[in-house]
Amino acid sequence: MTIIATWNVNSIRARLPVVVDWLQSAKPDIVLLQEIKTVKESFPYEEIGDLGYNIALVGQKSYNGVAILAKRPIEDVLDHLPGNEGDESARYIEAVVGDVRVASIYVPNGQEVGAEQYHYKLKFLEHLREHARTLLTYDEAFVLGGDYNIAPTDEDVYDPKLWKDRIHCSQPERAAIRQIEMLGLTDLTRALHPANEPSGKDLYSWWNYRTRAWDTNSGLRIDLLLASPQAVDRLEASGIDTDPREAPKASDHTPVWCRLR
DNA sequence: ATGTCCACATTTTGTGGA
Repeated sequence: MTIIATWNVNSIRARLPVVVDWLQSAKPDIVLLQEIKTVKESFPYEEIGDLGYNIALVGQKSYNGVAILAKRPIEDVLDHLPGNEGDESARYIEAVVGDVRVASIYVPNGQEVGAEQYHYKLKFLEHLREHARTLLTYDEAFVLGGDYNIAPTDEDVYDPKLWKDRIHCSQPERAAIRQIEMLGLTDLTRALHPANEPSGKDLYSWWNYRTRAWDTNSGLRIDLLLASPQAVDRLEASGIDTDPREAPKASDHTPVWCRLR
């Protein structure tokens, strides 16, 4: 049994107490972190290592940064997204842990539709799709987890009319996610919690600090676990744990998890 | 346009990013 979670922590150092609490209570086997916002030298190796986790990370000063925490050994680490070599921002780490391959991905935010960063976001997603196509040829269980910065459908948005065609919800962004899914990857949250079932209603992973969106559950579901067929065959449970979003000094994102047999 | 939270530098406030 393997619990895999993805979580944009918005600075690992600012979030350390919340992260430590959650690791102790949820006891995930593999955690995919985004926006650790630090370099290796300042990562809290001791505090997290003491909880029994191995750590692999790609760091960056101030911005971005992704990590993999795992109770089992972390092997065959890849520190960048193939095809995206010219990009120095720390947005991708992939590795093999036991019998599953995982990636922790921080897709560019995009700022606003049409911006330079928006086109960079769509280009990143093209590279991700091509890499997913390659990974599928391995015929193995893998989970690509991360902050995709895209709400795949209107069902993933608290107010679709307000967000129509805006960043996170624009048609080209949604098409990019669909094109990755159409290769044969499954959104593990929706797989067990369809939007038309009670457990699939108001299922969000991010709430804007600026609008105090948490207070009214005005969220978006932009953190995803996209899995290969071999991983889907092992899927036992999935969900979004909102407890850490309730904590003092919370991240604006909360952990999204799955359990594979 | 606004709101809040983070890192960092030139700090005891400003700037950029989300």
